[in-house]
Amino acid sequence: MKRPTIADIARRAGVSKGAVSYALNGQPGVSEATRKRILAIAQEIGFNANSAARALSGARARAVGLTLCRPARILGIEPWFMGLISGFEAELGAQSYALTLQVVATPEQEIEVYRRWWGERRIDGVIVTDIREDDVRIPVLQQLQLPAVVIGGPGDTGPIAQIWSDDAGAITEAVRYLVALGHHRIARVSGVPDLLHTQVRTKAFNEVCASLGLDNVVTLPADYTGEEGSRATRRLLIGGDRPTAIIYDNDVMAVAGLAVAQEMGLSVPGDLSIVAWDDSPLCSLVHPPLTALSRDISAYGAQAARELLNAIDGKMVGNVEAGRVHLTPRGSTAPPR
Amino acid sequence: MKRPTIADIARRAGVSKGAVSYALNGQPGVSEATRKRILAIAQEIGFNANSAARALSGARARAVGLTLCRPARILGIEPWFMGLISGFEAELGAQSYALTLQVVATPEQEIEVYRRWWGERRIDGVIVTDIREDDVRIPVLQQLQLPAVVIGGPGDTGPIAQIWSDDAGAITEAVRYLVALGHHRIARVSGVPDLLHTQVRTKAFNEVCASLGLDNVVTLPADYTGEEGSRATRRLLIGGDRPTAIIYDNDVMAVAGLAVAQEMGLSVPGDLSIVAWDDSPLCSLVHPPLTALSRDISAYGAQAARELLNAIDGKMVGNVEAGRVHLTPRGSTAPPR
DNA sequence: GTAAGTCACTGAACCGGGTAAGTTGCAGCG
DNA sequence: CGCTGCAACTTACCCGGTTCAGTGACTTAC
Repeated sequence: MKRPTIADIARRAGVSKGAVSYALNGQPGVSEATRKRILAIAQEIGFNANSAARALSGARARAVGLTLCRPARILGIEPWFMGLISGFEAELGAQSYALTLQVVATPEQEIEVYRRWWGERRIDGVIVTDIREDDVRIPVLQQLQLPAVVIGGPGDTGPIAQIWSDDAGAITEAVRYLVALGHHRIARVSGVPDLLHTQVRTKAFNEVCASLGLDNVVTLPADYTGEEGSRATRRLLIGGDRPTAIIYDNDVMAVAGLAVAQEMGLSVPGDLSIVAWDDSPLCSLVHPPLTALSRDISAYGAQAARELLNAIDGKMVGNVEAGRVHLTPRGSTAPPR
Repeated sequence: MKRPTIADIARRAGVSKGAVSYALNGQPGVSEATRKRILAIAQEIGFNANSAARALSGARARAVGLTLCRPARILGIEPWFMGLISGFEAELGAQSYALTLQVVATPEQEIEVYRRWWGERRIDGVIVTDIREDDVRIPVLQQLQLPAVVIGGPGDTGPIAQIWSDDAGAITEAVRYLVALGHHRIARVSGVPDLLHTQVRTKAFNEVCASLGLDNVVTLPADYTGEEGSRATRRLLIGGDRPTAIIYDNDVMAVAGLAVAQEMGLSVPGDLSIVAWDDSPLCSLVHPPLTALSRDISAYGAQAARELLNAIDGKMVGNVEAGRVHLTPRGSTAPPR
């Protein structure tokens, strides 16, 4: 089935291709009457502009790219990315931008993908996640002059826009809450230590613990998977002066930690309080439901998409703080016995 | 930064655009020496063919589309889609096809997206999931002559390729296993009843239960969310002759069911055995870990992508059965007390 | 020795939109 | 009445690849 082109519309309307283009794009140069006639014909024959032709004549590809750099087994279960994606979509769909996805294994591969996408003019910009200190992707993006938005931080990304949430404030709130409940031995199972937001959280965690006079404060690094979450939890709980509360850097590890506690015959929240970072349906799914640091991930994604579209339009965007993270107390936290 | 084109390569190599095109695409028409020279130059200046120009001159868009038609809150937590996506990627990435994603709310909206994508020539084919009986999308795909692969079924999709797994065999195996353990009162919490694979499962479940002489067999419909999973589980467990085993149509509902049982003071697997459909890290995350019907979702996705690429190449593909589903027994199933 | 055939390449026409520059026709104005 | 100015178009070229119909040069065959 031959797909209609502006030439088809032009023939039926008895005008030139150029007039049709002006009419469809709301440009001046055609009368209101002609514009209406052309739009009606376009509607009738179900015209959609060939995106390749449009992209070719200097315009935009009307697509943005996102790479996912996590092993498949954790990608599936972590609600974070899907939440982010649905947030992007809400914004991109409204502007009829497409989202192009690629799963990669390493930051180097990710850079390759950016190079290829940009070279192929397949995308107009990218959304970058899992930002690290001195991230190797940043200089490449700058060199390519590829519009981008970084999620996470705040860190040094030069002229590239950043969206970040106040992780330091959030973890401070969580620790204060646990101390108010009467906890003194608080531990933390963190995400990948290289990631910038992990470092921000660790620093803030240590600071607030010090300021509240807590010692025996320990952060075990993990990698967001259930397996490492379990392992870290076991290490924390078999020690002599085991913590009475653990803060996890994601929900998956928190759920895994809960399972380990149950397996060891400890009661949650009686013997152990648990706080998860990033609230998701997962936290309300288990018994007891997990106290969590909540933020609207979808809104976060939508904001990132908005900033990226601005960057693509050449508008300078800077350092934007996303909506607040707040503590949602549920059944997994209580005063220690 | 000006991105290099074949004209740049042609100038540097002292040949015509056409020769460069032949060289880069492995077409005959240039000598080996010239080809090598051209490839070396392309490599050196980091050339990537403009995908828009390529798509415009009759060739492929080298992209396939996937729409996700689930509410955002369930999309995030269900490992199914991400597993599928990483499977697609493995295959598509190898052929340097891109994956374009769109979240939609209804099948009608999904059809609109297909129409637009196809009209814009943005994609060469689509992967269709969540297939229903007399699915409204099928005739549209046929009318558009948009290459497609349907995941799920088997059902009547006319000439459109299908990939399906033996759900009937799987649920039969699960029921036989539970009966062998000594269970007589087995219930099921199903997914959305409209979906074809739900119907296949329900039919097979009823048949095997009848053939084994079980009565009191009940299937409560739900929607894959934790909330409905909990609700259905509660309804099943507060009844007079409550089941000693429940099979859930996805992992999220199974985990929710586990939480409900724990909340009601029932021991799993002592008082209640639980079987989840679709094994995912989630199943091994909780305590006790859930017995599950496992299949390699990623491989399923890869196979679907392969079939779609075949369909795009004009090769007829038919009705393909994916790898087997097998029962993975874990701690959530045991003989009833 | 010349016709035929092959090889390696060139030139130009496409694909389908966007857009700058040129061309009407008509109203307004002095 | 003629000139300017503007709206409402048309024309023609651009984007960057692909592809097909040539075009020499050189080989082979009778």
